[in-house]
Amino acid sequence: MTGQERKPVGRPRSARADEAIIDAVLELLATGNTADALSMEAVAATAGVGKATIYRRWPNKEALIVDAVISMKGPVPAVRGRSVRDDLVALLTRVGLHTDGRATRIIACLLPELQRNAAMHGCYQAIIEPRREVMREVLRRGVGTGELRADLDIELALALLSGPMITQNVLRWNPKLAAGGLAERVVDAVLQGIACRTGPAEASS
Amino acid sequence: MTGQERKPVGRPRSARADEAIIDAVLELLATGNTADALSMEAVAATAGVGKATIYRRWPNKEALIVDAVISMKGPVPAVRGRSVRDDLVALLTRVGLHTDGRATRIIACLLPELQRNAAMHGCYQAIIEPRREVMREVLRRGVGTGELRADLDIELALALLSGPMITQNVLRWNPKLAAGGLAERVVDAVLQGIACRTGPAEASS
Amino acid sequence: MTGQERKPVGRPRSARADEAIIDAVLELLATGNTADALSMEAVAATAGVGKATIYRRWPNKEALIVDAVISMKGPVPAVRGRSVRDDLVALLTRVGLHTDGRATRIIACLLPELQRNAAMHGCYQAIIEPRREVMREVLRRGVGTGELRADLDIELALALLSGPMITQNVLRWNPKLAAGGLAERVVDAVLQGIACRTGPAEASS
Amino acid sequence: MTGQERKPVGRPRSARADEAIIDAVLELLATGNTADALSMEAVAATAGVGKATIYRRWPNKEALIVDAVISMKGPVPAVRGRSVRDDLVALLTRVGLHTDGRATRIIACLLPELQRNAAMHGCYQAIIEPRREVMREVLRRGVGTGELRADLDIELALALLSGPMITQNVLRWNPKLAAGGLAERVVDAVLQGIACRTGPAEASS
DNA sequence: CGTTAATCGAGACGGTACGTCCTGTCTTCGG
DNA sequence: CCGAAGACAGGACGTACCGTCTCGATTAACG
Repeated sequence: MTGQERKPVGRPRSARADEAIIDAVLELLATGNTADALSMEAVAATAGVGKATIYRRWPNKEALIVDAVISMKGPVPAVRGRSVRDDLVALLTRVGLHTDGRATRIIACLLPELQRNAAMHGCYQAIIEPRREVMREVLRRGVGTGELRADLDIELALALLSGPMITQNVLRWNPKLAAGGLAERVVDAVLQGIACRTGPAEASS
Repeated sequence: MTGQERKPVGRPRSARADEAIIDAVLELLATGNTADALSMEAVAATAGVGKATIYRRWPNKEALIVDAVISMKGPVPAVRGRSVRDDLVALLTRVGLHTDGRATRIIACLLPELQRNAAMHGCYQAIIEPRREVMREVLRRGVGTGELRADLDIELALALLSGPMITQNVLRWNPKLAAGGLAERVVDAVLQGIACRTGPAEASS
Repeated sequence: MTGQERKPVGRPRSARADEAIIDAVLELLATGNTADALSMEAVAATAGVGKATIYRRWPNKEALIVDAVISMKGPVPAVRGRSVRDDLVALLTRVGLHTDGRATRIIACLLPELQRNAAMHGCYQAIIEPRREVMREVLRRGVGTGELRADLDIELALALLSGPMITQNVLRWNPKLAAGGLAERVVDAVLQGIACRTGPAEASS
Repeated sequence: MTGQERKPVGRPRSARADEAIIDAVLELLATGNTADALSMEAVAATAGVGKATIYRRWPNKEALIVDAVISMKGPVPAVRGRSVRDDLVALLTRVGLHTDGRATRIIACLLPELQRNAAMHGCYQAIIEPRREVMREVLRRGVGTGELRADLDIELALALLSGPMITQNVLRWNPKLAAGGLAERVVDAVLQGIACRTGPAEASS
C-alpha cells in the first residue's frame, strides 16, 4: 500500500560518477574565474562522464553547483563555553569554512550569486545559517551571564562580528589588514568599542 | 603646445551611441540576473546599435560592464565635520552608492566578479576606494580630536564599520535586520562596544 | 575481418539532417543568384537545423556546395551502340545533367568556381569526367569501325563536340541558337565539316 | 536651351582616383579567387582611396567590376581577308583577349557570372559581341566565296568554332589538349569534319 | 583674392553572415 | 536501467564587410 518508492530496476547509479562529478565541479570552480564560466561540458570531460549522467542527477548547472558547494561543508564548529570572547574568536576564526584554501576560493566566487540566484539559497540554508545560529547562542549566553549588555540586539551584534570577517576573509577586501589574528582583534574591538573611554565622550552622544 | 595627441581623422565617434550602449548595459544588468547573463547582442539590440560599434569602444564584455558600472558613480560624499559619529553615520548611510535602487541592484550582482576578475578591479579603484579614503580621514580626525582611542587601528575600524554595511546593505545578508537606521545603530555599537560596561563580575552576581 | 574502421560510438548522425541540408542548399542555389550569395545561416534555417550540425559534416561552405552538387548527379548515360552519330547525339543531348531545369541552373552558377576554386574540382571529377569518358569510348569505337577518321585526335574531337554544347546549353551563350535539336546539328556539322565539299575553286567560278 | 549638362562646380573628380581604383580591382581580381571574394574595403585600401570615393562613381560592386573588366578590352582584331581559314585561325588565336595572362585569368573568373548577373551583360556587349561580329563577317564572306557551304548556319558555325576555344582556353577544360596551335587544329577539324570521307559514310546518315 | 561648393582621405555607423563554442535534450551502443 | 559518447536545435561569441554617413582638409572656378 505504501508503494511510494518504486523498486529500482536495471543498473544502479554509480557512486563513483557522483563523486567524480562533484570533484570536477569543485576543481573547476577553484581554478576558474566565475560560476558561469564553469561549463557542463568541462565538468563532464574532467569527470570522465557523459553529460547525460550529470543531467540525470541534477536538473541544471545551478543545482549542481549548490550541491557541490554543500558537499564541502565540514561539521558545525563546537564552542568550549568558557568565555564569550573565546567562543566568538573561535567561531570567527573558522569563517572561511575549512582551513582548506580551495573552499575559501570557491565560496568567494559564489557569495554574490547567493543573493541574485534563488537556487543558491540552498547553500545558505545548509552551510551558513547553522554557523550563525551557533553564534547567536553564544551571544544570548553572554547576555545571560552579563558578559554582554542586557539590551543587546543579537542580530545587530551578529552583523557587527561576521560582517568584517566576511568582507575581509572571504571577499579579501582590504590588503592592508593582515589576515592572521584578525578574528581576535575584531572581537575585542567590537566588545570594547572604538570610542575613547576617558576623553570627550559627550561628543559622540 | 603639448601636441602629443594625434589629431583625430575620419568621422568622430557618436556620443549618442556611447550613451545608448551604457544605458542598455545598466538596464539589462538591473533587469537580468547575472553579469554573464548579459549578452552583447541584447545590448546592441537594446541600444539600437551594431555590435561592431560596441566592440570598437570596448575590447570585451567585462570592460564594457566595468565602464558601465563606473559611469554610475555619483560624487564622493562630503562630510560636515561636526562630530565623528555624525560623519560616520552619513557616510555609511550612502554605502549603497545612490539612493537609486537600480545602482544597488547592479552593484550587488557584480560584487563576485570584483574579487575574482582582475578586470573588475577598475570598478573598485574608481568607486569604492575614494569613499573608503573619506572614511579614513574622518577616523584619523577623530583620533586627533580625542573622540576615538589614540591607539586605534584605522584599517580595523574601517573594516568594523563598512563590513556590516556591505554584508547587510549590499549582499542583503540578514532579513531580520531592518535596513532603515542600520547605519546609526552600527556606528553607535562600534563606538561604544557591546560588552557590558560594569564588567562580567557584577553581571554574574 | 578488415576491422580498419573504428566502431562508431555515441549517437549516430541523423540521415534526415543530411538530406534536409543538401535539399536546402540546392533549393537556395537554384533560387539565389551566386554561390557565395548562399548563406550558411539561411541553409540552417531552411533545413530546420542548427549551424553546428552543418559544420559537423562539412568544414566550410565550399565543401558543402560541392557535395550538394555532386548529389545531383544522375547515372552516367548509357549508349545504344548502333551508330556513332546516334550515340553522340544521345550523349550531347544530356549535357545539361538532367532534364531537370534546377540542376542546369545550379551548375551554371557554379562553373566559375569550378576552375578557380580548387575545392570545386571534386564536382568535376565526380560528375563531368565520367561522362567525358563515355564519349571518348564512343569516339574510339568509331575509329575502330571506320566511321571516324583513322588519325582522329580523340581529345580534340571531344572538345569540338562538348565545347559548343557547354557554352550554349550551360552558359546560354547565344540566344539566336534554338536549344532544341542543337545536339543533332552540332554532331552532324562536326562529322561532316562546314567547308564546301566541292572545293573553293569551283565555288568561286 | 540645351542646358542638359550642369556646369560642374566645386572640386573636380580626381582622374588619378579613377585609375587607381580600376587598377586595384584588376589586381585583386587576378590575385583573388572569385568575383565576390573581392571586397570593396580591399579595393579602397589597395587604391589608397576612401570608400566613398568609389561609391561616388559606381553604385555597387558589380558595376565597378563590369567597368574594370571593360577597361581591359583591347582593339577589335582585324583580319587580313586572304582566306577564311587564315582569318578564323587568327581570330580564334586571340580568344583570350590579350596575350596578357592577367586578363585571361580575370575573364575566366567572371564568365559564369555573365549569365546569372544581369549587370554583367555590359561586359558581354562591350567586349565579346564585337569580336563575334567580326567572326560572323568572315563566315558570311566564306559562304559568298564558296569556301564554306552555301547552306551554312552562321550561328551554328560560330558556336562550333568559339565553343571549343572558350571551354578550353578560358575555362581550361582539358589539360590533355596542348593549348599551342589549338586554334589551327580546331579550325581545320571544323572545316573538314571528323567523319571518314572514304569509309562507311552511310553509317552516319 | 576671398567665397563657394563638390571632392578627397579617413573611418564610424547599423546590419548581416561568418565559423566556434556551450546548453540542455536526444539517441545510439555496450554493460 | 545505467553508462560513455556524442549528435541535436538553439543561441551568443567576436570578426569582417557592406553600403551609408559624417568629419576636417583640399582644390578648383566664380565673383
